[in-house]
Amino acid sequence: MKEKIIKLLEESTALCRAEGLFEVKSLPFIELEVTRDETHGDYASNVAMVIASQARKNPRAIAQAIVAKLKDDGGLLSRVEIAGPGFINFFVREERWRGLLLEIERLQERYGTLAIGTGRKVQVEFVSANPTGPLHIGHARGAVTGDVIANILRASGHDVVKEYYINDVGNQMRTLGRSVYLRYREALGEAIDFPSDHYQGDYIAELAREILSRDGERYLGKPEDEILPFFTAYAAGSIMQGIKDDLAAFGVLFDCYFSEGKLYENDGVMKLLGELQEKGHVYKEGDTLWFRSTAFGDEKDRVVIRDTGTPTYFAADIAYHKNKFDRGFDTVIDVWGADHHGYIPRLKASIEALGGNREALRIILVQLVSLLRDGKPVAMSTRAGEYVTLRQVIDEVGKDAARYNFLMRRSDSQLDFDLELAKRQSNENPVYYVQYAHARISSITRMAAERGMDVPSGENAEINLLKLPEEIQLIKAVIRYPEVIEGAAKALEPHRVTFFLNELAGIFHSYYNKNRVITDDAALSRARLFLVSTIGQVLRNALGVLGVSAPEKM
RNA sequence: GCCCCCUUAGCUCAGAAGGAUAGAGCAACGGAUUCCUAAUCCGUGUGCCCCGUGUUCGAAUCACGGAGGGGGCACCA
Repeated sequence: MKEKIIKLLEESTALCRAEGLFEVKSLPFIELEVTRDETHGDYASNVAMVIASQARKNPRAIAQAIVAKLKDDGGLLSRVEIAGPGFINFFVREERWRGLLLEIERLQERYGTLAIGTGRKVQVEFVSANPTGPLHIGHARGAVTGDVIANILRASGHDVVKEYYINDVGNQMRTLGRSVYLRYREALGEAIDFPSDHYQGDYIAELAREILSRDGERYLGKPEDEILPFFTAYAAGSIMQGIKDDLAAFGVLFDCYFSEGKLYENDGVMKLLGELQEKGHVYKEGDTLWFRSTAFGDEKDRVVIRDTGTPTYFAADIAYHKNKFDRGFDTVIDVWGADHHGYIPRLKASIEALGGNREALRIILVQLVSLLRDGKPVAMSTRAGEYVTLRQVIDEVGKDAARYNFLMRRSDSQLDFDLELAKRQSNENPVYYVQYAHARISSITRMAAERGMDVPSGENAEINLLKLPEEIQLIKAVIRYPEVIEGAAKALEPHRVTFFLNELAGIFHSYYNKNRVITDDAALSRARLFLVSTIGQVLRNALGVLGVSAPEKM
């Protein structure tokens, strides 16, 4: 709908310009916005005012000219008005709105899938928590944000891969293995002075007991160097499996798990640094190798190989992102906790240094979640073993409510998550408001079926009977869904879908309370049944994008 | 000290790429159920859009300066 009007405007302004009604260097990008006030029509455009300021003419006169040249052959509009300082307000014919319901019927679960991303490969990398402990609530927000961004991009036609980067190399992994090993010895009766910089959580001791009951005492008395790799691998594998299970329970499924270790195979990281060296972007200082990231806008150069000869995490990350682009992704999206923002310049610098386009990497920063219990802050630390796990949140608050909760806010705004509140308010959570709308529609459909009335096809429903103001309002709201997906995809903002759902559900609830769908009037009942079934379809589609269920009953 | 994010109603937050009179939910108060699910609906009101200057036909939105809150400034990952 929006596009059609924009097209009309484009043709008309071009025509006016060709006839010399005004002079501009170039025609402006046509903006058309959904009006806030219905007396301003359905859509409004400010083109005339934009042209006017360039051409130094009266905006209303220009608007007048543009309107006169509009060629609405398709009979889309009932009225076009010029208002205020020079807005052009468009009133769409009611039957054109109704007609769009047939699109929903035609496309069903594909309604709201677009082609704007066709042919574009996108990777979304998120969560990527170290396999050193179970996921906690802090990871949950990033998980949902990344998951839904990927879903939205997929809906808009992009070829999307969801990826999890496993940091299975380095000190933390060694510490993990050693933590389990010490607990193992402890379980065998040895008095251990457990180091405070090791992982304290109960799951460590559990893993130790698991190994003990499986393999017995055979690791006792052997040199640490020899058996630590086993403990590390066992712990990481087991924890990673737990993470995957938790994510699955949270509705997050990855297409690809990428191991950091893989980057080191065949000297991959070293070869990459060699490539940077050839291009003159690294230099040596003593035994340390530096990447000249300041040449690409970073505030200081960064170490890539320590004086001990081992590469830094950053070196591996350069290789990782190189690898991503080598896999053919047009756009790479990383979802990070906001505390990593200082890392962006150096990573983008590395992409540019390797001849890539820094804009092809988009970083979504998710502000950290401060966890509260009854209004009081709860400290969280994986190492200290103090945290609320994602699993607990799923069990206590529920997957749907938890996901929806995170999706109601822009990801760059800080968020307090109060456990007690989340539990206590679970019945007032907005997610139920939306789900309830869907359940109600299902209930109507069931009731109709009991009375021998199936949801009619659009052809068999006399949709021109849908002429109440609230019906038109409902139709206008529901058919905006594809535009919402488009906007959310371009801005990478999942919360737009959530707000759309709240609004649509609200309009539906209001309609439901005021009007009956199933009445004695068979024709009207069919029309309304058709209407609400399209609402149900769109609710399902949008909830699906959010990874929230659409129940038939509540 | 430098850098990033945030600041809109009592609270939690939107504000759709500069537009017309600033919006929801929660909380408060009053009402609606013989009828498709009351996890619903209807009504009642509140704003120095953090402050200042600027840009322009027009600013919550853009620029600059400042204030408050959060985060970051590793040869950790």
